Amino acid sequence: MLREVALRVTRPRVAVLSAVHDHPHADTDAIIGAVRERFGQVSHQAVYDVLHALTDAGLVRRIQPRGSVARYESRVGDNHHHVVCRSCGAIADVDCVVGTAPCLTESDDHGFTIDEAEVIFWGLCPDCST
Amino acid sequence: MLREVALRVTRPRVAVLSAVHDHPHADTDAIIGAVRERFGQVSHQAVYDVLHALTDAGLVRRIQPRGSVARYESRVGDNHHHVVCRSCGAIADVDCVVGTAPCLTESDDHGFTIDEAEVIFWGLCPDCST
DNA sequence: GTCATATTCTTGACTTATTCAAGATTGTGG
DNA sequence: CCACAATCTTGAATAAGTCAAGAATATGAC
Repeated sequence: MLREVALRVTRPRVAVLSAVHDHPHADTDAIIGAVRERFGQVSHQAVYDVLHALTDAGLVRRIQPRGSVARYESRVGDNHHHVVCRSCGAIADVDCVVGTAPCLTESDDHGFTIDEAEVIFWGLCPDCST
Repeated sequence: MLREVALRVTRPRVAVLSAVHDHPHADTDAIIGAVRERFGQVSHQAVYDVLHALTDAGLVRRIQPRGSVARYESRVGDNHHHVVCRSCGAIADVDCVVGTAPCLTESDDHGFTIDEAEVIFWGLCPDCST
């Protein structure tokens, strides 16, 4: 996957990429932890750099609901959306609205050239709603 | 407006509320600046506290596109959405999808109780797209 | 109008997430 | 196998926001 996007294959990159695959919606700190557990010492700066590189390359996607730090997921290219729990912050994927015109077309674009519609649903997860 | 939501009327609160009204989508720093310009010295902590209180009371709405710091607007209650410029960060309101079912109903809610759908459109503003 | 009190504000230190920068290391094409 | 650009390490710095203690003040009761 790294070679496909012309990125050099290094231990930190393999480590971060697999950590993101194994822990969807994990934040940077959790990723650093997972990386070190399985691949030994890697600097936090390297993780930040790698996450940026992977995001720019389109191998991972960065999400950041308000009130949360940056989180990453490896499911890319399908423009799926997210449900976030107001109480505990849990995040789940939502397949909705893909290709459904109403959500991707706004009424007045103010002259903006729009290329993405990001949807975040807010509510309570099953555990917190009891 | 403050009394309606049972908040005491203080100089910092009036100052922040009017600053948010006058500068839609401004970040905390800009609000602090606007507040001090028109109402004299107010501590940054007071501005943070007031913004929290106003947000909790529903008098202002907090938005935070990824990569941006917290921003506030006084247009509340209509669940409108936003277009954000990838290049310069400019934000504009979008009236779309209000009450339009497709956007507020996801395909599989994973058991979540959903009460809000937040939509952010990404693209380039008129100035940056040239 | 005055007073008591809970709320709110000020001050200043602190935390956390993230970035910057310089030099050492390393993956890759030739 | 080599050279070099890309990447990583180390360590310091920044920015946004929070915590905490004491001072000030808006409000309801008298």
